[in-house]
Amino acid sequence: MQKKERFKRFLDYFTQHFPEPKTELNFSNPFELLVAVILSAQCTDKRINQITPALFARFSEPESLAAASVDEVFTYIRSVSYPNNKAKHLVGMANMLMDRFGGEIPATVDELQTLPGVGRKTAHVILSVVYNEPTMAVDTHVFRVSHRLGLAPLTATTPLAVEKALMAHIPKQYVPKAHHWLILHGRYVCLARAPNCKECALKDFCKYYEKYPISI
DNA sequence: ATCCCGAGGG
DNA sequence: CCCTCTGGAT
Repeated sequence: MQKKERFKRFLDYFTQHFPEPKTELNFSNPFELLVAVILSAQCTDKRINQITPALFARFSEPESLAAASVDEVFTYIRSVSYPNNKAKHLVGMANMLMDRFGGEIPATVDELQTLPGVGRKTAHVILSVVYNEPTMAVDTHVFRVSHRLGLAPLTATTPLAVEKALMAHIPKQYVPKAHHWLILHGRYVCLARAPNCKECALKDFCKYYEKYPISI
């Protein structure tokens, strides 16, 4: 199947069945989303949602987080991955928001990436979710599912290469939704270790299913 | 043993 | 390019 047809099948299916996808991270403003996405590295969204209520109650704005000690922030996030690094990043991020951005969340990739703990993936999530900009954040789910469905070539061995492959074929107005669709598919159907191919509506053109047709 | 919406540093 | 950070679920 041609690559153009693969993208059409993917977009048609999810437009039909999941017309309004959104992140599963709980947040009520851009600052909270930024904190949640920084915390979500190598960690499930469910776990992040378990610890953010208390965290957001204590640090509801960049001001309070910037004034906090790394040790105190650590006590709120000790159960997520890399709590030491993330506590340090969160306090540093809040301080830079206050010092250089007037306490507001910047709206460009370059500015976002200057924040401690914010790389290309996190910056793109903020731009996509908060500002509805056509940026494709490539995380572990997007990376894996794109390869399995043949939306990105196997030669695309880095997140940036996968991002470019996706951006070349997804209409701009679909990019923010396509990001969530790839994540939802990876999280609930196209699992890393034991994909639920029986339930998958896209397996007829999936390269992974073609190679491992007896997988669960 | 492997995976989860990665980032920073060498 | 590599390595490290690191807890909880499966």
